[in-house]
Amino acid sequence: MATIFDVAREAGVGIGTVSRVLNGSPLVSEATRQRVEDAITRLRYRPSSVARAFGRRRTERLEVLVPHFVEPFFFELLMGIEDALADADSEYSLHIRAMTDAADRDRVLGECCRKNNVDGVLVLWTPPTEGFVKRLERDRVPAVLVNASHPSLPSVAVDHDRSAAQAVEYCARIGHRRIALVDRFIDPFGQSGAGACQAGYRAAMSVAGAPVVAGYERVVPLTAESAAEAVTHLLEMPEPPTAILVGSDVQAIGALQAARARGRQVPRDLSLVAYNENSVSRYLGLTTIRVPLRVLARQGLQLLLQRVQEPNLAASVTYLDTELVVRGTCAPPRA
Amino acid sequence: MATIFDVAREAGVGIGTVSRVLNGSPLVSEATRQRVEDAITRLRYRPSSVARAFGRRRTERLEVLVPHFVEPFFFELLMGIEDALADADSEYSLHIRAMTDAADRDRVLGECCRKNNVDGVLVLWTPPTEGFVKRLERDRVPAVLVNASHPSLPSVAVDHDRSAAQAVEYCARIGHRRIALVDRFIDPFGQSGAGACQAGYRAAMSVAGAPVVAGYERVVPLTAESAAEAVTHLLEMPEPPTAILVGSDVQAIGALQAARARGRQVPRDLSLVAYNENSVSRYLGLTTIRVPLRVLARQGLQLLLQRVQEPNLAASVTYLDTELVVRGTCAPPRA
DNA sequence: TTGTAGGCGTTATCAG
DNA sequence: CTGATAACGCCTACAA
Repeated sequence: MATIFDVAREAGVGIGTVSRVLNGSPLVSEATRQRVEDAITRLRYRPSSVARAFGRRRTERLEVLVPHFVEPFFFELLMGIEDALADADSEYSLHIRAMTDAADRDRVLGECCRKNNVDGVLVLWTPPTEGFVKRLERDRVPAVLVNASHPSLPSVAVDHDRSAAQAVEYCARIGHRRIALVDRFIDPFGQSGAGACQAGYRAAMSVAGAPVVAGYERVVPLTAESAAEAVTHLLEMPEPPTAILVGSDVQAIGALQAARARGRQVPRDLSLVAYNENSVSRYLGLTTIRVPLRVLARQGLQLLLQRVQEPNLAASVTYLDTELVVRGTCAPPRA
Repeated sequence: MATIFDVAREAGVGIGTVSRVLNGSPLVSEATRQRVEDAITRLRYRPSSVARAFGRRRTERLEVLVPHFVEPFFFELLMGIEDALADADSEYSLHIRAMTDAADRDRVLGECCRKNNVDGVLVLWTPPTEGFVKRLERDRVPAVLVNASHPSLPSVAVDHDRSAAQAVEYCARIGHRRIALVDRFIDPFGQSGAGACQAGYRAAMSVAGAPVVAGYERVVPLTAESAAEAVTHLLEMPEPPTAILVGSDVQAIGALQAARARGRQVPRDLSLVAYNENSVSRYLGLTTIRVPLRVLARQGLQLLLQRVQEPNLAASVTYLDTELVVRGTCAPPRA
């Protein structure tokens, strides 16, 4: 394998010049640059990324933290990440860590950057713990959140409240007034706390002049089972909802199963709006709030790369728009 | 950050000794090892993985090549990969590249290892092209195939023929004789060639004494649409099959849609056996051939790590067993 | 605008 | 068993 020395010799210059050419420095005359580049092609030289990382005192590695429930749409996220890496044609490679539950989350956040040295961390769909944030700050490891937020960390996210509002507005427009919410906790591992879409749901209900009946808001753990149970409860109410907004795709499946189990036909007897796009929702023909997964991940990674280069940027928050995809699970309520 | 020199000074030894301790060499006396390890904890020393890679003349990076259709089960594969990395507690990080179609496959295979230096390549669900194999051999880059095969490359795979046989046997056992096959080409990007399960299907049909009716074998492109079309054709035959084995999960969805569109109820009018396990098949309650995705990926990566260390191992082929998961899409044929 | 020299933190190779 | 020392291939001053 040719090294930078070979190229320098071949081009009749010093290695410093070759290095400058390699890194696109303006401090090289056009003629010299040309000669160096010729030498590079002639020798089929390619710089060693490891030696580069070593010299730059970087690792050229990023860590990606994902909760397990992203499984149905993780591929899209990954494509977004690869998009961003390709854009920047960087040599970064990835350490991907999944978190199965709250205990595992704590373990993974605790180990993050410890064993493996990384230049930055991308946290997907998971509110970071305080200890984790502190440690990142102490160790000067830049991090970016995707679809999560923290006061001192930059993030790219969809506005869950606005998305919920989109769904409620749509249901109201086609005639529903008894609209319920089956939501997940903001923290995907959480067993309590506010729902991810709750505020938006309330606001939109109030705008639509629809009453938020007691018991219509059900914030439950992020599993199909919990959602199924919640829907069952809703359907057993004296005044059951005619439409339900479900805050995650995993829960949407549970909701469908529960409706089916109670003999309700969707959308004839019950309208459903689901969340995210994946093979299930597409196959099932769910009316859905589409989250721009690929773009979300891409922008998150771009932001991270930026901060790897300039660690002192202020924490920014970017919101991306969701889109309501109308398919077959909503219909006007029956008189 | 403490370096190996600091540790050596602290422990009163040479850096060579520290390095030996770090790498678990037996050539260190117990007493010395202890002193070094104490120094390490005292100094909170952690070796720089980049410097390690540099010194070892490795990149500690692997490239993972995936066809786009693995999307529904990619997360499982990734978990298997991470399992293997954790087992070996290696510092390897990943470059993941998706291939959307045949042209993209050629591009990706062509670029593989070129831009990014990697220690090895894991190829998932994609038969490699000859040129690709040649280049890997020339550049001495070890590669392992997962669910694909090539005479000169090691691989870990499920035996599609045996899996198909499992499905056929099951259908025959519950009384079917008119059993058809909707299969994908061995090459997921292919538009022709043999089907992945075709041989097994034929063999099992012959064992079961069931006739392979002309037109019962339909090897079609790996899309829901193609599969739907194939099923429609099958259902329009004068003697339509009573059971269909579908060679991939993507195609299974198309098959279900086609059956639904032709007014056939599954499993009352038509039995279906699908392939792979994912959220769709679980939700839909498909009777399915379960492929041990996580184990497959894990063993593939283990094999790759082995070959990174000892590049001269002979190419081996390992087969893993599939399992027939009986759920709700098969029933005895109606008299 | 260019060349030179020093440094980065390991591993590996030798003597001892 | 152990310690010294030479790579490893690049980046980055600094000097010219």
